[in-house]
Amino acid sequence: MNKRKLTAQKTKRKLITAGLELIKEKGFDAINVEDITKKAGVAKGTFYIYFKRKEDIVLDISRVPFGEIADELEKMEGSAITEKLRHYFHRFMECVESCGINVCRQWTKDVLDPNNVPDTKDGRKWKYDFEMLKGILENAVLKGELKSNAPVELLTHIIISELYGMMTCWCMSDGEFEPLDWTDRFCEIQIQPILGKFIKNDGE
Amino acid sequence: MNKRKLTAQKTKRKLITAGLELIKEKGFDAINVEDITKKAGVAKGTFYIYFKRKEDIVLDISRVPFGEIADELEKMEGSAITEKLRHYFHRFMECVESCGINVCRQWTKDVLDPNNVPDTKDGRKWKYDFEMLKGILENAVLKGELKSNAPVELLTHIIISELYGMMTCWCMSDGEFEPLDWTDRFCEIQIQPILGKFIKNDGE
DNA sequence: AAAAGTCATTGACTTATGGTCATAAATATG
DNA sequence: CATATTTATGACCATAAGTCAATGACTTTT
Repeated sequence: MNKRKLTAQKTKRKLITAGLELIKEKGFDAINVEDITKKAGVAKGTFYIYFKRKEDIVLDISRVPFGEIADELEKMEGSAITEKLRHYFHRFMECVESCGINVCRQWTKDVLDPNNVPDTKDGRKWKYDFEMLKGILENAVLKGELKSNAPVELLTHIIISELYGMMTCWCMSDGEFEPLDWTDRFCEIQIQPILGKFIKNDGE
Repeated sequence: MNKRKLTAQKTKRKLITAGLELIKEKGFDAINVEDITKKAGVAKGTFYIYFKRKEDIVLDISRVPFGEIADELEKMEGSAITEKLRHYFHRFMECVESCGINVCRQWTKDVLDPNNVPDTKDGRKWKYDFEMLKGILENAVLKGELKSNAPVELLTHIIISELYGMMTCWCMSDGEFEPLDWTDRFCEIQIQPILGKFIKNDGE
């Protein structure tokens, strides 16, 4: 890799780091693009080389922690479906916590914004989460863990709704509860009952 | 009531109506305050007599449909807890649908916005929904419908998360599914299993 | 019924900031 | 070393949110 690309990469990273810190501390709306560039030690215009809109930086900020989850799940190939889901919930909320409430708030807003770039793997948006989870459930059906009449689409919807809802509620409650505590109790009450009647017990 | 207050009320209603139509059609970010006032036939400054910020009109827009749910639930005093929840889910999503995707998007954004007025009954925000639902569950415990060891707070969280998550997902999916179809199936799969082990069967 | 007072309304103005772009600096290429 | 390419700059522009002194319609007081 040549020097140019390297400095470019470095600049982008500086912006993301500065942005993360500022948003975490003050909230997305309370800072402007120049605040970010100043903190990163570059000129305002530089921001727009790396991000099309002010909002776009949030996706990149969140990509770092959230991006790892999918990889981890792939490595759990052998585990039971309930274990996978537990892991997914747990890690998702761990990322939520590490990003902090202000980043999550803005991230949710971005995800809802129709002007955003179309759903992509990179965007870490609705569709991608949905497809990944659906894949996990479908796989469980194929492997015979779940009954073949399990309504995979519906279950995916329910679980994703729960996940996003948990994050939204955490943001709304202004961080009133510990995300991770709740997650474990959520899983306990939710996963088993919801999947319950679709889990194969014996050689049925 | 004197003529002055009457025209004032009328003006506000004109703004809300104009705002609803415009946001429904074009989305909140795509219109500006002057678009609303022009459509309502008043001057721009008038908007700020009735709303402190551009965003504030969305709360008033959504207050109309959503406000009715609480009243309806009070009238269901005698019904079973599962019936009440089913009604709540159903009506909530009915309101979501009638408000339209653009209003819901912005409403969710507003609810997440830390600059918003503190949670109030009028605000129709997190806390209010939470307390209402919690009340319903607590009542069910008192009446002996639910076991006394039912984790009311946690169950409330789960259900609210699900509700808000469902709306968020609908917005994210760009209205891909019929909210009401899904709601019924959600209820079917969710309410019974989640509450299941806390519902008293007999004279236990 | 005239004067004084109240309050909704107005729209020109201020201000803030997201985003653009011509220019310059740094680096690569031959 | 000359030319080409990429990255960085910051003055500038456009837009729109939000303010406010002035207005006049309506109400109350004397």
